[in-house]
Amino acid sequence: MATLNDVAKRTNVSKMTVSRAINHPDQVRPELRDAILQVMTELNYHPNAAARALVGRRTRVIKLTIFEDMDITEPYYMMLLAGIANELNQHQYALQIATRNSYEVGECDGYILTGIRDSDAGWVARLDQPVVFFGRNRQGYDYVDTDNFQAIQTSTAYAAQAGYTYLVFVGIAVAEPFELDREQGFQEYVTSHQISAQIIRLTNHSHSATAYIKKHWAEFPPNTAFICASDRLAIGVETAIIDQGGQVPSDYGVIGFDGVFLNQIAAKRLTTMKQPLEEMGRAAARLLLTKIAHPEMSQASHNQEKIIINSRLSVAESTR
Amino acid sequence: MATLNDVAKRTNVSKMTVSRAINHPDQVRPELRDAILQVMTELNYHPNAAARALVGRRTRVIKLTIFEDMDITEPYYMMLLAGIANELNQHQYALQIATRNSYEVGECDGYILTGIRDSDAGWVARLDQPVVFFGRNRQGYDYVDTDNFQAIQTSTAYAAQAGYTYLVFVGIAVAEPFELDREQGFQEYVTSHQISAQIIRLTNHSHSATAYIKKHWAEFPPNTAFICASDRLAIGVETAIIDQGGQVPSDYGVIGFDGVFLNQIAAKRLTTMKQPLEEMGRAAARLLLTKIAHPEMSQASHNQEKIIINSRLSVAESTR
DNA sequence: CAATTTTATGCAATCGCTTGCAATGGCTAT
DNA sequence: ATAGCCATTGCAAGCGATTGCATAAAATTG
Repeated sequence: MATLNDVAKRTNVSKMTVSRAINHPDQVRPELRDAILQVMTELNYHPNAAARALVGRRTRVIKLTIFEDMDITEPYYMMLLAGIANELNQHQYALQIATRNSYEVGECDGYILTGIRDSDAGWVARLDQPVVFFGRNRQGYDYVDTDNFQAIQTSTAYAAQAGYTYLVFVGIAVAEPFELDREQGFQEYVTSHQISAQIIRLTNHSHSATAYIKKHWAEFPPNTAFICASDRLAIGVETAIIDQGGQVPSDYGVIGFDGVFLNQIAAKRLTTMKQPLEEMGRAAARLLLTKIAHPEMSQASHNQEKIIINSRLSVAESTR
Repeated sequence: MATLNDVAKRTNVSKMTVSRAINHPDQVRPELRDAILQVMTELNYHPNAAARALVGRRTRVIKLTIFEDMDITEPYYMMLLAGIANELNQHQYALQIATRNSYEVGECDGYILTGIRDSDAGWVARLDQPVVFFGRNRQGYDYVDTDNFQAIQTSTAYAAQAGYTYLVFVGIAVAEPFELDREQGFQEYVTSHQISAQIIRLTNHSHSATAYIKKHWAEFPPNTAFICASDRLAIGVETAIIDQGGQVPSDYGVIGFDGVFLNQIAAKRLTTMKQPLEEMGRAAARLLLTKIAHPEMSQASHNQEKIIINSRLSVAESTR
């Protein structure tokens, strides 16, 4: 592996000049700089990341920490990951994946955190680098999220206007901000519009939705719409309806949330609130890189940065 | 941040002794070593990865390279990733995600490659570190894979024994080893058992399967079983059958491949060839770490290491 | 044209850690 | 008792890059 010195000797300059040719190109005479760059490619020179990290105290590595008790195999995370990776790569940063028990392995310049529970607050507070959350948090950290409250209101309104007269919110049984916002958005809408409705809370698996809906089938008369907190739940609901002989979308409507590719493989392609996950991932990465580049900014003002990217209702075959 | 020196001063030894207490514990007097470890936790000391990497020429980072033209949001990759991450973390290695255009960002001790096409051979050959493939390859690199040939023969045999008399292989239109093995496994089975059959090749999307099956519905009499090369395709096939009024599983059988959670959300839970992706990911990680630890091994013998982990047929509601 | 600023380049120190060799002391072996 | 051998520990060098300061050359100025 070629080093700075190798390039320097071959060019008859000190390694300093070579270093500058890379990091401060304007401080080096143009023709000399070109000659140096030439030699660098000839020698297939690549700066040693470890040496740079050592002297510069920056690793050019960002860690995405997905906490273990979340299901890492959700397509949701994969899309997020794709967005983050793309944005970081553009800025010559590498992406590292970590879980709670591996967070100590290797150093980094900043963290993107997702799936964090309130009980992890202490752990987060101990992190020594800038942090951006994916999803709202109660501890005042910067975050990127979608407007869950507004999103559910939009889909609820859509269901109501489509003429469904009984609305069911199928939520996820966790007391996290994203879920509370969604429940509240639903609740306020049906209350203020005097619509008959109910709220169900389940674990986030399609089969639990299928089982529940089948068991309580009598409660759901024709003209019911199910507003679900995830595409997984929505698909489970749809399966139950079809199994019970219900007609989708004429008698029963189903709306999902997330907009991962799951919505495409439902028996009736799913109407869903589509989170722009790729874009949200990019936004999170950009915000974090900004914080790293301007540490004074986050210190001084100390006000929470919130980036809200709106979801969009994608209408398909599961609603009329 | 505490350094080796800080710990050394506090313990009244040279930093060398501290270093040894970490890396060669047996070379340090036990009581002294305990005292040092004590101080290390007191000071919340963590060895600086950059410094170690610089002097030791090992980064403790493994790169997982998923090539871009593959759909990174496949749950398939996410499960693989989970397996790799878990295994690496146990060995104090960090996992970095890279794509073709970001492979130069940051250094690493080894690569796990997946989704590589033959045309990328040149790129792979230029890598300066040990490589393990996920999936068979024609270039002689070590790899971890499932036995695709055998797997398809198993599911084909299962379909035949279940009494389906017309068998359709729904494959993916790429000339990659995994696909060719599956087609061949199918072909040989139906030929040697004199079963009427056909092979279809599609892009790996459920909707393309749905469209194709619907369009050619007349070709598929009752008692047909579809052996698919992915769960995505299988779900698309199932949707088409139901749309056409076909009965699953009594008249039509559907078998998937992969065993990602998709199989759970099909209208009829999918019978599928379940790849133990988590375990395969772990195996790939272990193999790579072994190669890193024993460079002489891979050099000297120079024979290709193949780890084959068998898939298992998981029978559910889409076959009788 | 001498004085001063600007532009280009080099020197030396340093980041935190590990490797090779030397030094110390206690203990065994003749 | 003297040589020899472990077991422990320290010293110095160096991994490959960057930062601050110094220096030389070139350009600007009154």
